[in-house]
Amino acid sequence: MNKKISDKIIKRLTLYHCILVDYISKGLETVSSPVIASLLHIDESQVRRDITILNKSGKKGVGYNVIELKKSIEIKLGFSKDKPAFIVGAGNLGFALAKYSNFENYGLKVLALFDNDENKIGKKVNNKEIYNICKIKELSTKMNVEIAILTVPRDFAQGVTNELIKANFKYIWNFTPVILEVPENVFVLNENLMGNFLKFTMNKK
Amino acid sequence: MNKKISDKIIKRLTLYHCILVDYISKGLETVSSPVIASLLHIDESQVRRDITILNKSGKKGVGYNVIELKKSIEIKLGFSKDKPAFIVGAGNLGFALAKYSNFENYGLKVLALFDNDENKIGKKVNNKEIYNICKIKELSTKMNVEIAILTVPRDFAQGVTNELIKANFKYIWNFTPVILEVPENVFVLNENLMGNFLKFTMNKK
DNA sequence: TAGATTGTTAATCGATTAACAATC
DNA sequence: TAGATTGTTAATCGATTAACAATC
Repeated sequence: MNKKISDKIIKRLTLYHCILVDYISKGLETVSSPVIASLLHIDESQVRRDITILNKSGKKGVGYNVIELKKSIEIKLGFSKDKPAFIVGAGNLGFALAKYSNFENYGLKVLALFDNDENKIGKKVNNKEIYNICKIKELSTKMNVEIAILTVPRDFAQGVTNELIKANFKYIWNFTPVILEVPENVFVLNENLMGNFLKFTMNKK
Repeated sequence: MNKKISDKIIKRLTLYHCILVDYISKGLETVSSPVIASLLHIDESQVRRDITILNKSGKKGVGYNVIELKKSIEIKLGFSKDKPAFIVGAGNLGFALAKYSNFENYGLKVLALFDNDENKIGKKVNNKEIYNICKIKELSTKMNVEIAILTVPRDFAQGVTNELIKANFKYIWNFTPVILEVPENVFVLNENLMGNFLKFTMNKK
């Protein structure tokens, strides 16, 4: 089987992918590791090393074909694998993410939203219906969804998470500033926007 | 001067901080490294090691005082240092971030939004006015803002970035899926939500 | 005291970088 | 051919983990 790819490599590969999308839209045919490295302010041998895990080769003296390299990244990272998900919490952030069409390029498909606010239930955002949160187990089972994008207010975070666990969700992408308690077979990704931000303003000067 | 703190440590410290906020609200007085470690599914000696950089000590056999530890993290990471910022792009994500009150707990203060849509200009979101993008240099100078939160559509990303550079912004928190070209003295943080997400669903199973 | 937990050192592990032969 | 860039190895660097004496 495939070796695990480290988180850092995955993150960098998605950034290379952004560059490739841009180069393709500009009609360019190749790109070299020094160019990618300088755009991202990283080391050029790191770029080459990352690319080796794609089992795809470039041309010495020339660089990489942008279309092939883009496709290799998409295959390796499973962009074409459907990842159906529900957004839980139809507030501002939930709405914003529901409308964020870029997710679909990566295979993440938001099928519906959930909330407990009667005024929102039944309405649609970007063609996705907002359901009563109490329906979530029924619908996740029927629609075979095991990814939840959690955007509820902090005080509801753990309570709603408990419902998600009962509904057999396996992945919780946690946009709340709460550390969730979950059983071993459920994975939580703490998005922790401010943590990302602080590491940015703290170290640079 | 203070040694640089690695990005990973900063990120973990913010997660410890979330736990501490929770413990304090529950009226608990101490927390130990094994407890923090198990909540975050990390190694307990890593927690202790991270905490040493705060120059703050726990009690052997007991743990850490939650209030003191929380304060130490806030001091170390500069939560009380004001970080005035503008949101550039008053779309869904821009609106959501403008309403995300949690930022203020970390010292990030969104002072205004900017857009080029005449229908939005002059309106307010969460008490923050939306200005015409052409005013950004004037206002960033007057209000002494050097952080931009970039939430424009992809096709505008580089063009708007060029304006931000002219307006002397130093930090660009980039929520677009575009790799921005900037001079050396401008720092870009690629938020790259999907990159974060993929490293989550790829490796776990 | 006995049990628990810290603080810290040493060992391990993994990621980054430097360097360069191969070759387009 | 000359210049550029890849692919890869070895060296370096930094982060994580294991272990345990000190001590509350």
